[in-house]
Order: sequence, then C-alpha cells, then structure tokens
Amino acid sequence: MARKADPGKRDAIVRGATRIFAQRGYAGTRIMEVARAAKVGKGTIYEYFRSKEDLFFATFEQIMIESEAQVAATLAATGATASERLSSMADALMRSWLPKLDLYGLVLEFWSATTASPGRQLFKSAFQNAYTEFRQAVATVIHNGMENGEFEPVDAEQLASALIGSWDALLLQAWLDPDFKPLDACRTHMQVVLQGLAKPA
Amino acid sequence: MARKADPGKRDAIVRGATRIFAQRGYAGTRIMEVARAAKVGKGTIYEYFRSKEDLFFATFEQIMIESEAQVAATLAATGATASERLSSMADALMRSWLPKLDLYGLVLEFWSATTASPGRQLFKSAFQNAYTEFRQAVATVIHNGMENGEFEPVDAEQLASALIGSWDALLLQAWLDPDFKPLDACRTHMQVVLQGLAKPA
Amino acid sequence: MARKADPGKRDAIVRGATRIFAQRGYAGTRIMEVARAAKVGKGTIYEYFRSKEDLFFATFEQIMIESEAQVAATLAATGATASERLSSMADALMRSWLPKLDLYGLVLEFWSATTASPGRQLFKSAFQNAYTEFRQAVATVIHNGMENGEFEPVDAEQLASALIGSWDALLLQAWLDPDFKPLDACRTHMQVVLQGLAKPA
Amino acid sequence: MARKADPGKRDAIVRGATRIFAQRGYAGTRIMEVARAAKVGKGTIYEYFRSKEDLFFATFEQIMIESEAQVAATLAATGATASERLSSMADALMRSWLPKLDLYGLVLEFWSATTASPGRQLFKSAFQNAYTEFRQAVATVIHNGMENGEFEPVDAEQLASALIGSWDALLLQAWLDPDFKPLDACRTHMQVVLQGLAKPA
DNA sequence: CATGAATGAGGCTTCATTCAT
DNA sequence: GATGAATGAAGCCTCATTCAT
Repeated sequence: MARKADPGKRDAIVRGATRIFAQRGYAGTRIMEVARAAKVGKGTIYEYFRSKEDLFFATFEQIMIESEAQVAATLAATGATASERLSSMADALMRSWLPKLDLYGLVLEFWSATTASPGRQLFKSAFQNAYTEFRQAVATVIHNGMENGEFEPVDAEQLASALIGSWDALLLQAWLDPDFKPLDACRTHMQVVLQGLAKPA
Repeated sequence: MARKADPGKRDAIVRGATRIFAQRGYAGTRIMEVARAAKVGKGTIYEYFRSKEDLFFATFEQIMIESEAQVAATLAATGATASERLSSMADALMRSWLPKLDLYGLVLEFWSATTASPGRQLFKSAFQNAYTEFRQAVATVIHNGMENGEFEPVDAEQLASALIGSWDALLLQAWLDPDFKPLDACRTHMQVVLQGLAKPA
Repeated sequence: MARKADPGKRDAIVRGATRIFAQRGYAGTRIMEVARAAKVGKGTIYEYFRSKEDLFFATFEQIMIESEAQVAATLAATGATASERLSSMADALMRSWLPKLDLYGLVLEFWSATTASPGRQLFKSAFQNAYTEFRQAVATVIHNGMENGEFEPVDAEQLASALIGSWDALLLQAWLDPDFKPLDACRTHMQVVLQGLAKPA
Repeated sequence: MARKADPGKRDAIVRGATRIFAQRGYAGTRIMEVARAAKVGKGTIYEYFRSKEDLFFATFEQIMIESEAQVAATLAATGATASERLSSMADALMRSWLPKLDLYGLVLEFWSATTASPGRQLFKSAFQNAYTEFRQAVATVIHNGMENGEFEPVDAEQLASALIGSWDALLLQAWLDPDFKPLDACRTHMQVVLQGLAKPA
C-alpha cells in the first residue's frame, strides 16, 4: 500500500489557506506560502485542489460551514422576552466572531472578490443567502416582540437589516482598530434600540 | 506623487482608475486598461504616478476629497433639535452616497487593501482618521442632545460608532443587492433609536 | 512616439525559434532559449505570439512558405526530355534542401507533432496538401514522358510517390548521418529508374 | 535497465508504454498514463525502469527486437533470381510493417528524439546500426545480381539506400494518409527499378 | 511630453520521481 | 514487491515598469 491518504491533509491546507488568504488577500497570496503554512509541499496542494481559485472557493466554503455553526449558536440564543432574545443574539454574534476577527480580512476579501471574475458570482449569492437567512431570524424575533405586545409596531425586516449591519460594521471596525471595543458599542446601541422599541408601560 | 503640467490629464487618469479599480479591484486592474479608460498612453500614467500603488492611493485620495464634501454636507445637516439633526445627518449621508454606490466596491477594495503590504498602512490611517472625525461629529450631536435634556444619558461615542456602522453597512448591502432600499431601513432604524434616546416627557 | 515597432523583430523571433525548435524539438524548446537566440527579451516573444504553440505554428508556416520557393525552383527544373526534367527535379530538390538539413529535425518534429494535440491537425493537412501538390507535379512529368513516347506505361502517381519518398528518405538519412551522400544515392537511383522507364530504342 | 522478478509485468509495462508513446509522443506521454495502460501502479514502473527515458529506450529496444524478426523474414525472402529476391524483400518488408503502422508514430518519435538530449545518442546509433545492417543485406542481393550477370553494374550501397528509403517513406505516407496504398506504389516502383537494372537480353 | 514596444521578475501549475506504508 | 501520496524543480506566461523615439 502507498503512503496512506491522510484525510487531515486537505483540512490542513484549507486552514493554512484561510490564514494566508486572510492575511494577504487573494491576489497577495502565494501558493508557496499556503504550502508552508500547511506544512505541505507546494505540489501537494494541487493534489487536493485544481487551482488557486479552487482553493479559494474551498476556503470560502469552509468559512461558511463554520460560521453556520456560529449563526446557529446565535439563533439559539434564548431569553424570556423578545428583548432579551435580541440582546442575546447580538451578544452571541459578537462573541462568536470576536476570537476570529482575523477572518474578517478574508470575509472582506470574499466580498471584494464578488467585484470581479465571473466564476465568483457564487460568492455573492452564497453570501446573500446566508445574510437573508440571518436577517429573517432576527426579523422573526422582532415580529414576536410585536405580536406579544412587547414592542411597538415597526418594519421588522428593515430594522433587522440595520441591526445586523451595525453588528457587522462594529466587528469590521474592531478588525481595523484593535483598540476598539465592539461589544460595548453593540450593547450601548442595543440598549437604546430596545428602549426605543419598548411599549411604554 | 509626481505632479506634472497638465492637471486635466491627471484627473482623467484618476477618473479612469477609479472606474477600473472599482470594477476589477486593485489586483484585477491592469494599468493598460486604466490607460484605455483615461484615453492616455500607458506610459503617460507613469508621468503622473510613480507606480500602480501610487495611482491607487491617488484614487483613494480623490475619493476622500470628494466624500469630504459629502461629509461636510452631512455635518451641515441642520435641525431645531438634536433628534432632527441626527435624522438629517443619516439622511444626508445616505443620499449623498446612494448615487455613487459603484464606488463602494472601491471602498471595499481599500479596506481589503489595508490588509497587506506595508506601504498601504497609509490607507488605513487616512481611513481611520476620516472615520474618527465623522464619529466625533455624530457623537457631538448626541452629546448636545444629552446636554440640553433632549436625550437620556448614553455613551455617545459608542452609539455613534454603532450608528455610523449601520449606515455604512446599509449602503454596502445596497451595493450588493440593487433591490435593497437602504434609506427606508435607515429611517426605520433611526426612528427606533431616537425613540430610545428620547427622555420621557 | 514610442519606440518604433521593428517589423524585423517578428522575423528574428521566428528565425530563432526555427533554430531552437529544430535543435531541441517542440517539447525540448525553452521559450527563454528562443528569446536568447532572437536576442530579444522573453516577454517580447509574447508581444508577437500568444503562446509557445502559436510560435510553433508560425515557425511551421514560415518553413512552408520558404519551402514553397524551393518547390517552385524544383518544379521549374527544365530539360529537353522528361528524363532530363525528372533528373533535374531530383537534383534541384536535393540541392535546395541540403544546405538546410538542420531544418529536417524541425520537419520531423512537425510530422511527429501531428501525432498528438487536436489543434495540430492543421499541420497534418497542410503537410499533406504540400505533398500532394508536389506529387502531382512529378506525376505530370512522368505522364508527359509517356505521352511523348519517351517512357513505358506506368502508374505515374504511384511512381511519383515512391520517388519523392526516396528523396525525402535520403535527405533524412543525410540528416541522421553526416557522412552519408544523398545526392550520389539519389542520382544512382534516378539513373536506374529512368533506365527502367525508358522505351527500348 | 533494472531487471526485476516478474518479467510478465515488465512486458506489460513496455507494451503499455509502446501504445502510449506512439499515441502521444515522448514528451506528451505521462508516466501515470503508461501505468494505467499497463494496469500497474505508477511506482511499479520505477521498479523496472530507472526513468522515463529508460522506459522509452526499453520500448525502442522492444520495437527493434520485434522488427528484427520482421527484418529476418524480409531477409529470408527467397527467389530464383536477384530480381525476385529484391521484389520479395520489398513485399515482405511492406507487409510485415503494414499491420503495425501505428508504431510508425513511435518510430518517428524515436527519430525526432535523436535530435536532443545527449543520453539519446544511444538511440541514434542503435537505429543506424539496424539501418546499416539492413542496407547491407539489400546491397548484397544487388551485388549478387551483378555478379551473376542479371543486373547492370551499379553502386549497390547507394541504390540500396534509395530503395530502403522509398520503402520507409511509403510506409510513412501510409501512416499519414490511411487511404494511401503503399504496397501498390512499392511494386510499381520496384518493377521500374528492376527493369532499369536488368541487362538487356 | 507622450507613447507603446520591450523587458524580466515572479506567479501558477505540471509531472517525473521518491518513499512511507 | 507494489503502491500512490507527496514533493519540488522547472516551465510557461503575465504584467508592472522602463525607455527609445
């Protein structure tokens, strides 16, 4: 038998690629550096991925899969009231992403990648799908709050968009500026929002 | 940033570069294509800019200068109350950017570009300076609101960060999805936030 | 004005490529070496040819064009009788190719190239066309000889094929073995053949 | 030329290599494809052959050995007269190669391969040796014909070169053009040649 | 000044060969 | 012995930059 196929090797490459792509961007990434990061020969990468672009897609896929879990955790955020659930969601989202802020560069790179190359249209739709799904979840909580008389009437989808946007943007800001405290800003913001939503007693 | 005689030609190049960079991203942009877009010979570009990176920075600079005007317009937003001023600022910002959404790809590319290359650190700080300045302006309005008893006490800087973040993110969303209506979402959000800030009568 | 386009540069590259391809074969040829042979930068080759294969085609084309002239010279071979014309043709062909024996490797490479690659089907047909044309010319002389009572009846096309084949093969042999004298062998052969064709007085 | 235990496996590899080399040429052949054709693991090939070039040589050797038998058959061609023996030889040669025309690409590839690489000089001499041997055999028959008064005096070696050349070339032509009938052309040619050689009664 | 032909450093990728299993 | 996963040298090609005109 030949050297047994190490199923962990593909993962190692994707992990290496994730790091390097995040650090250098797609165009700035040298396959050679990914190989070094994965502790693999340059040629080995091509045993698992047809091309640099293919590897990029795979990396993207992996991020999506992993963030799926985070989103699930976020969506599972519980609380007695809609208010509490919204707060929990925001907190869960921020906290799940904060330790992986380095991936933000990668996410940006993906977003940016939607700009060019026809084959990368995939990114855009996959991204939008994930975004839409998440927005629906947030909107649902707001709807619940309105239905049970907790919240004033409001366009839930629109508000959800703005909320998620602010969360995203705060994380982005944190990635740009290591001194920035996104969690505090988020909580301050949510407190005001929830206050604004609340029906006067 | 060599400055040569004909400023009209320099502008033409920057304008061409802006379009191409926005369309293709930094790495995806070919100097040749910029030259074509500016109706200039390829060599001419190097009469006005030392390198591709230099041109990229000049393009960024141009965006900053132009958005300066928009920011000024935003900051000039008036209103009798802090509430009204905040609303006006949000509206002004959104409306000033909406017609230039195509530049958003470029802004993204700038953010993304801050990731790598030591020379591009310049971008990052310039960007952060602009951001900080704008946040201060927003925070000041919130402070005013608190001082004149219009708003409940709140961490103005943190809230300003979250607000600006949401505005940015909504524009980004609009760039990604042409059907998205960022202005409506922004207004809905601002209404809730202002309601949350308002001191009960 | 930019550096004036040197129309001789394309030719220089093709000439260099001809030499290197002949020496090393298609696969054995390094673009870099062609560049050196043409005294041109590596990149310059790609200003004139899209790819290595494209350059190979161009080289082939050039050979065809040049051998066209030789074939024309061969076909123009005169003589009072069909016998003399056939002799002259053989001599002319051999003599026109002998100084360019180094191209034989290239011709072989072209033939060999017909083996693989779908795009190279062109070679095969171009080659066959040239071959057919030449065979017709030789066959015509034989026909003339039969018509004017100089030659015994014979299948002119078949004989032409065999004659041209022997000429080709003798040149090939000369290319393989520098000591071999193809002209002598050719003349000996032609003498026998013409004797065999001749009607008894 | 490492010789390992299982000669059947070695043969299988050579047979596979022969097919693939003939189809794709030396440079166009992937070791992996040879392995597949031989139903062997890629690594196994290196148990039997030091390198791709070594395998190529072994393939050539095999061809030589097999064509040895054909040459022997050709040389064994009998006949009452030198004329008949020459005719028989030509016929035997053509008929023995016709069913193996697909190998012609490989032979071409061998010729072509003699062009480059110092290590391949081996091919060239082996080839020339075989060629020389065969030419001597043909020349001997012609000599016999002259000695027994059947043929006019002629340079037997030179004529032999031309005859063998034409045979080779006709087979080559048949390989290039499946519609071509080399046997007919050969017979026509030989008839003329023998007529030319014959002493007038 | 303006131009674009020329250049070559450096990237991605292939594939013969090795070697752990 | 047999295998095929792993490897990295080496090739083709791109494209920012230079420079002769």
